Amino acid sequence: MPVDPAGTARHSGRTRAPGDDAGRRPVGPREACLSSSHVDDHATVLRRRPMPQQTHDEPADEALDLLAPERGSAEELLDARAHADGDGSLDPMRHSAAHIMAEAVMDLFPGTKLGIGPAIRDGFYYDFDLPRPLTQEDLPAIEERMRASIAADHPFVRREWDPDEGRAFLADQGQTYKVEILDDLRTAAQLSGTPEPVVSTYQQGPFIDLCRGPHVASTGKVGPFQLLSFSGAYWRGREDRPMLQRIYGTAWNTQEELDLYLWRREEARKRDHRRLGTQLDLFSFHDISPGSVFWHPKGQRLWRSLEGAMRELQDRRGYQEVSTPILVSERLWRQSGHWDHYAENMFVVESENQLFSLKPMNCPESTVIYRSHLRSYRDLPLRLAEYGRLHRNERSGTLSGLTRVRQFIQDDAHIYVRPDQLTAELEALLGEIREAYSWFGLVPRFAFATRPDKALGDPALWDRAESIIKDVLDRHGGDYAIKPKDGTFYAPKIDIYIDDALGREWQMATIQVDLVMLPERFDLTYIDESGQPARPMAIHRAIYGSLERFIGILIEHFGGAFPFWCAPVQAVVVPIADRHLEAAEELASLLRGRGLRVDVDESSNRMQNKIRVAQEQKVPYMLVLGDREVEARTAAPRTRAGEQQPAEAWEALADRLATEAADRRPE
RNA sequence: GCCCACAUAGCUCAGUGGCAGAGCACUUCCUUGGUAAGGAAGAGGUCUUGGGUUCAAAUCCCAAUGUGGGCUCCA
Repeated sequence: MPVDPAGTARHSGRTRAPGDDAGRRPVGPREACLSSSHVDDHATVLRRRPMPQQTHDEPADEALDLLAPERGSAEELLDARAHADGDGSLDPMRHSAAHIMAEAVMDLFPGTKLGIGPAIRDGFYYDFDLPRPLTQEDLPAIEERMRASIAADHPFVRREWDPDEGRAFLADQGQTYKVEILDDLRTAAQLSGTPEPVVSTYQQGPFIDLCRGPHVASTGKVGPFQLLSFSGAYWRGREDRPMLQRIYGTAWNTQEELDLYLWRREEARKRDHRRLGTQLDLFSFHDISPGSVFWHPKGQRLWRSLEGAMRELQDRRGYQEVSTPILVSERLWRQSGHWDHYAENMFVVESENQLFSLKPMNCPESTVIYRSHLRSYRDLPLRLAEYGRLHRNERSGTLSGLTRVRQFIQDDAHIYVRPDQLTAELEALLGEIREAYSWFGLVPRFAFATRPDKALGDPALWDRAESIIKDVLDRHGGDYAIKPKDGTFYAPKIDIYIDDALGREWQMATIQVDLVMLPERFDLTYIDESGQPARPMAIHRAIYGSLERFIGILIEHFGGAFPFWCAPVQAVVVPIADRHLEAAEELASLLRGRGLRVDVDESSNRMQNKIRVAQEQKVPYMLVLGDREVEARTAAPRTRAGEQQPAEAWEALADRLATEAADRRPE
């Protein structure tokens, strides 16, 4: 059933171990299974930056920067990350910065009520209930007031309160949110039978805030900081609670670290897939279909190479590809449970008094094919792959580029297995994932999510499946994290994460071992060796996940400089003069005949300009043809890294490039 | 969905109430070249849409649509 095997599952966005459960979302029928889950997307924090003004005096720098073979700068970004705060040691300082920001805001906006103000990755935030909406001009004023507090070097003074006195104090200050926090803490303590919590405040200068601590010794210990942005944020993240205003800031030990961080943000902004998608002419978005991608010819080429590679892998691994309808009767969705639990995310269509929905997932229809025959134990494993076009009615405010769309295609598959085949199938799957990711130089990390409290099905079945998964992961080699109780209510699962070139963690695929949903709800059976009907297990898996999202991640990972094998344009033939055009076309056809994606620059521009354009488009090879080359039937390759290679005979070049493409190496 | 911001030429953006702008791209002409921008001319916009204020609106106000930053990293 209705699983989101990788699908549009959102990346966690935080560079933390997958096992870190701080960002864990509640597990339940809606969240884990049916919903595409509205997980926050913190990675975009990296690129929250207003567009700089582009003046006509300085396009050169920016342009040249973009043209660089960006994987070099990706390495630098990784280095930059190595210097960043990875262990949370900056947290007290950043949390102190949040307090200083709150002090400044209270000073500038009397009557402000405070929400919470934690340290976060790379910085801090604080939520405020303010008398008026913030404007862009407020941030510098707040910063200035913060600097004054830092210059004054007020000590942070901790005070512990009797709980009732503390509460009275906060109530007296009108800090209703703080009172709520305190009350909740006390209630929780009572319920769990633990002692009353210690109520502590920290004071710096005139400002007192309920806080557990710790803090740095004094305001002067706060390092270089900058306020970054502000936005709305529901109190406690709940839509039925007031909308507060959140200000984000960043703080570091040294000016160099702050500068490095700001530079990283800027680099991330340059790699933003939406920006590169336009620059490289890969895709566009239009308000006639919000949340759905218009793939341009080059984007579609990229798409087809990824899809082709996966099809080749799947063919080799014994998958069979199917294709099922997009428009499907409500009857199927009622049986699958979508109609009850997922309706708000489905696009419903009425025709001749019947209701249909655009499919949000492929799984229910996969079972229709499974059930089209009486299946024998000899038929299993049955691996049904489908590149189905899915629609999910995501809330308008959550749409974002390629990473959060309403229409997408997954490299989806449902594998029906006998219980005794589970081990071998999972092993094969882990291998497939490693192989596919190696095409991009990505190294998958696995996390094992186990049975949640509200699990369906026979606990013994769960135990067996979990022990099989654990065993497979143990033998597979390499570390994996365990996320206790983070499985879906019908399936334990393996989540796959990668780190991209900017050090951002993304959740990619999910392998779910469906014990009960598809098999039970659709009453799937096979006839076992003794002639009796038996229940198969269904593995839901996607390796890329949503192709849209995967391509978005690839664009940012490679900064648009895709590996040769999947680059939309693998080579541009650059004739030096018009008289070389004919030979250029001839060479291009030769290469195209070998399955390579090759363009000819037929413009009347000078060769330098043609090379510049090809560089801008991050084309792996430029093949220069002048008098010498035409005469000798050779071409002089230049790589996008700027390397000029010796002229090479056409046939030899075609052989070399075709081999290189077939190798699917990540560079 | 909610909060805030933004929406001007294909792209990136200037333009704060009085004739619609720039660079790149595009078209044409000149240039026929050796590894990151040769030169000139031209064309191109109902300033997202709908209302309103005003003698006058790209500009101010309201709304819609779209886009962007966010919306439990828990005192």
